[in-house]
Amino acid sequence: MARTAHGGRRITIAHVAEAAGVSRATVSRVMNGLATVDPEIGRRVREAAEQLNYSPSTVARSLAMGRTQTVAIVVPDLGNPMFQDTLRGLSRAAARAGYRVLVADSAENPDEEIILAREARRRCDALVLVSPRMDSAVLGQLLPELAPVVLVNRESPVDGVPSLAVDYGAGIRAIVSELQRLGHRRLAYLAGPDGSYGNRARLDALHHLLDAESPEIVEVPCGAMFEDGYRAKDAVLATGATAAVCFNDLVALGLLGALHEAGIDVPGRISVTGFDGIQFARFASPALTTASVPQTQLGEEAWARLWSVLSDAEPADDLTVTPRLEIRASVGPAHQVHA
Amino acid sequence: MARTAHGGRRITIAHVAEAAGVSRATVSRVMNGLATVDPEIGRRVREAAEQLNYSPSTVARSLAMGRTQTVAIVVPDLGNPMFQDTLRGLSRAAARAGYRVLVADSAENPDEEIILAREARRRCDALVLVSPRMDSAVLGQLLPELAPVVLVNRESPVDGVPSLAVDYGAGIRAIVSELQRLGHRRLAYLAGPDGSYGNRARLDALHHLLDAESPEIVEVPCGAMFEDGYRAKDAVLATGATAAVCFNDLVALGLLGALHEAGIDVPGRISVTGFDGIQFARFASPALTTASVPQTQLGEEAWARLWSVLSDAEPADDLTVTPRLEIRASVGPAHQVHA
DNA sequence: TTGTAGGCGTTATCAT
DNA sequence: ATGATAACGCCTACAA
Repeated sequence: MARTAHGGRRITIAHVAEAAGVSRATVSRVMNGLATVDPEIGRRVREAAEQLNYSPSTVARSLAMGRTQTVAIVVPDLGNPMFQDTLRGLSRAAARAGYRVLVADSAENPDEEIILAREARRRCDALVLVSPRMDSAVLGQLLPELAPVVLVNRESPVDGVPSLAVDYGAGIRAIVSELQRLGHRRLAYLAGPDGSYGNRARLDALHHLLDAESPEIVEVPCGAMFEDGYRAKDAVLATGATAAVCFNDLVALGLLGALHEAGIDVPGRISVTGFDGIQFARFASPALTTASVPQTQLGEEAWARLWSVLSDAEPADDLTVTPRLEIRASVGPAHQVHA
Repeated sequence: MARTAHGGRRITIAHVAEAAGVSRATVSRVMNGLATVDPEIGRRVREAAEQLNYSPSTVARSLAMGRTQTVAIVVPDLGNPMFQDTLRGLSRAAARAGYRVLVADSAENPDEEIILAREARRRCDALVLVSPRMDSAVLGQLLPELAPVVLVNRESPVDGVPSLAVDYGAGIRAIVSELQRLGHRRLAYLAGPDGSYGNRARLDALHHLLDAESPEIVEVPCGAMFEDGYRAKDAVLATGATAAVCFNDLVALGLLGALHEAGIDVPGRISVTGFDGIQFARFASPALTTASVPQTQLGEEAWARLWSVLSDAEPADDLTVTPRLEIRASVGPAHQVHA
């Protein structure tokens, strides 16, 4: 006989059955509101359950039913407002359907992400993967074994995997177009991390500005965090650009902070733009112009995709959201370059 | 025979056992690196497992072993940077021990929190509860049935429940003391939500400033979010205070934004302070003076508490962290009141 | 309508 | 060192 290391004895369906003088099957039916159960018996069972403070074991139930009512999400960094919004959207949408969310953060390590994704997926019924840095080929190999899975913030390199993409190019073009309208002829692009899908997409857009009137782009290596933007100040000023197009809002806020400390007027001396539309962008001083991505909505849509697979309903279409340009005080007319 | 609704047939330990020509027990031993297994057999088993791409069912394993290797965290709002930091600290610390984290957010609804906490706890081995608004009496009733549980950001109303508290009073006193030093005689306190433990603690501290030289405090009802601070601008100015002590950083950033838009100089005309020390405080313009709380560390400490219970090791002591005053550009000397 | 019993995939005890 | 086999706690097809 297996004596497992449970401390106190848990109250099981058997106890309730005995107390109510019925079989376990009947208790199960009552607890799940199934079939037609004699009202009197139902009452007795519920009473016994209440009395004993019984609650079914989700683990045993998961084993018997073959599903956990849980989905996982893997993100590079739980400290990033963007991923937080995705998580929140996912969590609330899933909760409405009685599902819970397991989180895993890879500490920005794409290799770790592979392991985490596999592991997280095995514990759950489905997976949301936010992995902007993972190599496309690797991702293509990995995805099939993770199904059901939905990819957020990038397109899937393989068929059959729902993805919620962001049209980073459109966002960048909207930003550049506005800056161009304001007379900017030379822009600094504060680049995101190497290997980032989103950074690649932004760069592609910047390199394909077909308009002959398009401003010149000077690329400044930077990163994806506050500190990266903060440290990039001198490099940005050295470019002689009249506007800084930042990889994301965090970088832009960092840059704004550094410029502010240096007493450099924004947008008088230099305009600054971000990307993502995090909550804080609006409350920066000056308020940050950005291309806003509805990450919370993406989290909700991710749930919708998973749900349609889990309930084998009509598969929802892939979605590519176009960022919305939010023009705020951090951009203004280009100042005269005194070169 | 029960025919459950599993789609494709999962590869189980039995398949591996058959393929390797051994018993399931042996496969189990090999997979868990247990006991002394004949090296040759071990090799054969691993090979078969590899071949079949076998991975053990965590659910079945949980049922057999009586633990899930998962802990839950319940927070009022996953969108709040403070709770995100706690989550991140918890998640990374737990991950190091091979545990995963299940999240639940109550959408700021304390009643919902009770249900969520119970439900989340049942799915996991332990629980972290961040519930600043729950009534103490209710909390006291609830906690015993949730054990093992650790409370974050407030003290436990009952014995035996580890808690990680924040000395909000000390933080407030440090802030007020600094403002007093700068010559402020009249402060506006932008109050947090009614019923919030942290707000109560701050108010208590404000009402017990014993120093005869202490500034006068004018309470302004506000809230806990950006928007609340943003909207409070006029009310704050109407108090005639030379400094605004905000419930938290979000409120302070909102207020800063409104003041900036209104062209009101900070700290020239009015000083502003926050609380919590969220990342963004540093990068606001002007950089926000705040009482910094190491939420990420609290998340890690929460894990440590849970772990010591789960591994019945020495129970760690309760912890009360003292916020660290971060003086930044948002405070300055009191201006002359022209009343 | 209710009960019986087998199975979900592991782990762990007890023989061998 | 390995193999049967009984739990773990629940669900469900089938019989009554």
